[in-house]
Amino acid sequence: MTPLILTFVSHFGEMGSRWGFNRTVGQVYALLFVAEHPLHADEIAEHLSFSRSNVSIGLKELQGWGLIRQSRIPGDRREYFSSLGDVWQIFRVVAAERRRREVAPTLTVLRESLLTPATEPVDHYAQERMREMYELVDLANTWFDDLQRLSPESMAQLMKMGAKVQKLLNAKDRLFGVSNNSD
Amino acid sequence: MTPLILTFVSHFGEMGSRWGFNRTVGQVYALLFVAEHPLHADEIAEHLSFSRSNVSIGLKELQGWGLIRQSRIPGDRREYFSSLGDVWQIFRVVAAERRRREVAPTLTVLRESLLTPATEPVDHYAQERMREMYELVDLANTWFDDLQRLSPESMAQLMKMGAKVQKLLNAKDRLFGVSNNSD
DNA sequence: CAAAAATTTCAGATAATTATGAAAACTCAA
DNA sequence: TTGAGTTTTCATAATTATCTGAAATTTTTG
Repeated sequence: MTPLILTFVSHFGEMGSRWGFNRTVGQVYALLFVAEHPLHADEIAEHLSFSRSNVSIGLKELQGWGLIRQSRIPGDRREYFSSLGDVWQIFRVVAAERRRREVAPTLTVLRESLLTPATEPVDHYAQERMREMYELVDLANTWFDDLQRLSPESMAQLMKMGAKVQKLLNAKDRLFGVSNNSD
Repeated sequence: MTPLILTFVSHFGEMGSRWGFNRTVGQVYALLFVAEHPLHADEIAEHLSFSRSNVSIGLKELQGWGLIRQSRIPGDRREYFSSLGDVWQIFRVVAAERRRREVAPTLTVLRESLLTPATEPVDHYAQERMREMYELVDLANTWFDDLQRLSPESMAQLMKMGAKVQKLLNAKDRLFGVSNNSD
């Protein structure tokens, strides 16, 4: 590995834990991301100085995320792995997976808590707070789910517009009448 | 603690690691979030069966996130703690802090890697990939930074519109001419 | 300023996570 | 069916993160 790639791979290892996976997974993914051709597990283990079994578990986890593809080379028994090619697709996959792992369980707990009859007086206030949280998290979650259906081009257009979307919202209100609902 | 609150608090403890902080911090925050009145550290430690020192460190971390407020009660020496009141503000703080901790360091590494002269042939492909990643992450990061400046009302309006923002973008193109730039 | 009350620090204990290597289990060609 | 090549599993070792209690520090009040 060149110093440039080593820096990149090491950083992904360190950041891994913040991004929901461990050092091995982060480094394996980083290596595949910048690799021009698919790699097999032994190559990965050697480049990163990880045990073969550790790499195997890491690859399995990355498959769980849907971030890597397997491929074969004729006449070679080994399995080859590569990153998804399109960064927009990677972005989509990561966002969807993190919502599934980080947000969805919380929404479930909140929903159930709100359906539980409040017996104690303190529960009434607590449920009120939980309802506020539920409504906001649910709204944001649904929004992201909607957005990920946009094409990369539309997403990029929207993002580049930034806070100027505000003007567009105002223009919309003038043109079509004020309406917050989702129809 | 009532069963309802216990469920909520426990869940935040479990999810904590996914959200960038540990069990103690998650539970302390959850408890403060649903508490009608500010609590002092000993109350928190007792409710959660944590050591006093553990609670102290947890509270310090929450202050680092900017998620809690301190207050005093006249005639009482102890420090009281409470959650921010507005869920939109909490959302903003968490989003900003996570961008600072998770995204900013990666952007820095990518920026530096892209400025490094590529010596080896493999570096050229790697830098190309890093550039794709940099551009997307930077765009998304700047976008979030812009959005958080919108009022909660505008944010809610935008979110409720969901993917229908697409139509608005199309309408904008027709009305004002096609333009992707941010001016 | 001194003492009481409250908070913070930190070394060591505990717990949880992650990595390894040996063995088991596949896979495929002959 | 055999056996060489490859991958996966899993018990346990190594590492890392977390929690505690005692002591040190800070704050407040008389």
